[in-house]
Formats: sequence, C-alpha cells, structure tokens
Amino acid sequence: MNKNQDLPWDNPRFKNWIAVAKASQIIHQKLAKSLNALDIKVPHLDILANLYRFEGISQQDLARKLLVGRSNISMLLPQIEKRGLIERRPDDRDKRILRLHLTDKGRDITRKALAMELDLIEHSMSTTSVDECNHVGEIMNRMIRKMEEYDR
Amino acid sequence: MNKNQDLPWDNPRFKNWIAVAKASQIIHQKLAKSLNALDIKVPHLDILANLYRFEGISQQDLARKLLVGRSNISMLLPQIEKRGLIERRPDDRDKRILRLHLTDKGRDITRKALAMELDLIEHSMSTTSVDECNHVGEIMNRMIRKMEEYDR
DNA sequence: GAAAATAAGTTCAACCATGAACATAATTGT
DNA sequence: ACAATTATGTTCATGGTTGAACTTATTTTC
Repeated sequence: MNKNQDLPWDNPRFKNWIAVAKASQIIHQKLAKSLNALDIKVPHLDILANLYRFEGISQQDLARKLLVGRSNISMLLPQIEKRGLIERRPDDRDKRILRLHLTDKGRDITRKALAMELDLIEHSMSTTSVDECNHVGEIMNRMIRKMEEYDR
Repeated sequence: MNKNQDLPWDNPRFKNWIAVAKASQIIHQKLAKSLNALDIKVPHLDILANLYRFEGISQQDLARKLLVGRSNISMLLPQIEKRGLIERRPDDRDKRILRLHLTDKGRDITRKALAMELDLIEHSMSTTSVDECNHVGEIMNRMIRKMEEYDR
C-alpha cells in the first residue's frame, strides 16, 4: 500500500537496466546526428554494416540479424540500391533468394560511417577499461540468451 | 587495405557496445509484447511511469526526461487521457503549463505494467549479481554523462 | 511599461516501421 | 508426381515519430 515501498526504481536490476536503456537511446540519437553528414540513417547503416561483414547475405537472414521484419528490409533496400551502395543478385540455386552485395561506393561509405560510430563509442567509453567493457558485453550476451528462450 | 584489419568488431568497446544495443532492442520488443495484455504501448508506459514517480510534472519536463520532442508528448497524451489514465491540470502560476497527474485507474495500470517490466528484467538478469548490475549501471551512467557533453 | 526574446504546448506534413495479405518458389509427405 | 506446407520477398494500410511553424503566455531588456 505504501507507495514508496514498491517503487521498481528501488530494485537494483530495474534501476540499472534503465541506465542501459537510456545510454542506448542517447547513443542512437547521437549516431543519427553524426550520420547526417553522410546522408544516411541509422537503419541504413545497420544494413550496410551487416553486408560489410556478411557479403552475399539474403534479405531474410539480414532481417533476422537485425531483429526486424522482412518488409522493413524490403522497403529500405531500394533506397540504398538507388544510391548505388548495394546490389541485389538472384541466387543461382534458389530463385526466391536475393543475395546482397556492397558496391565499392557502398563499402567506402560504410567504412566512413563505421568510423564515426566507433569514434562515438570510444569517446563515450573512454573512461571504461577494456576489461570492464568485456564484462558488460558478457552480461549483455547472457541477457540476450535468456531472452531468446523467454516466451510469454 | 586488408579488410580484416580494420573491422570495428575487433575493437572491444565497439563489439561489446553492439551487445548492449542488441539486448536493449530485445528487451524493448519483449516488453511491447507483454504490454499488449494491458493494451498499452511502450511509449505510453514511459509516460505513465514518469508520472508515477514525478506527480505533477509538466509536458516539457516529461519530454526532456524521455529524450523525445514536445510534439511526441502532445500527441501521445490525448490517447491515454481519453482512456482515463491521466489528467491534465493547468498550473496556477503559469498559464502555459499543463501539469500531469495519474488517475487511480492510471496508477493501477501503471503498477501492473511496471510489474511486468520488472519480471522481464529480473528474469533476463537472473544470472547477474546485484554487484554486477550496479557496476554495469555505473558504467552506463558514465557514458550518459560523457554523451551529454559530446556535441559534434 | 512596451518591445523583444524566450518558453509551453499544439498542429501538420513528411517520413519510418509494422504486420497482414499476397505472389512466387522450394520442400515435404504420401 | 502432386498436394500441402514452408520459405523468400513485396505491397499496402495503419499507426508512430519528428521537426518546423504557429499560438499563447511569461520574462527580459531598455
């Protein structure tokens, strides 16, 4: 009954998670601002960065990696394709699949954008040691695994 | 020139930050699903939770806390007002300001929604000790402070 | 104390994201 | 071999988010 007894903010896991969410939101917003210089949006970079790492990935696999729907990818790709940053090539074996590739121009923009993101992150984490970063990453990966099982 | 030399994923701060962003995204999505049961969206809960903590806050201050624009709040509030979860009362001193209050019904829904969020977070962090949580929170708060200064 | 600057809130148009329904292609089961 | 199921990608209607322009109220400046 006492309002102050059951504030979730008193719970350490809750309280500290809120800080994670907020940090995440701020970095996202700052990144969006930085990327204006290259005239791309964060979702575009998410796609480009994945193509950079996983050359020839399908749209479906890309959507799964980004945790978004296929329709999202389907609507975003034509935008960056028109700008000549990527190419879609049909798969030889399976005619349903379109395989995605960066063009040289796309690779160039992606490197620049990733450099900006890296700057942002290194700056914001400059007071955090590599050991601490690894520890945080480990905890986050445990959470991700837990949530992938969670279903209710 | 060697593609594999300059992958940002080799950078510990970058790599571990990606895990933070992903965890954040997953929790957000799972929370959205859970809140369907109460027929509210995550942005509604963000507002309700802040009214729960900061009774009588103005729309401007609320927008600042949530890191969104005033227009966002202005469009969201009528939805939850119509459902009878909140009330907007003009300030006595300053006629520009509308002060926001939860109704009893709103407080009830907010408690239920926060309980769901708490469940989600406690479950996903069940393998993380309170000390570890506090450490993560501390690192995130350092990042938040760094980013609030950052401007380029 | 009037003009200018600042602040709170709203509206609107443009842009994004989502999920359902759809078309096409591949796989499975019998 | 062919009907049913599953998988990939697209389209579309709906709803969410944003920033700029606007209105009204307050504060500052001279």
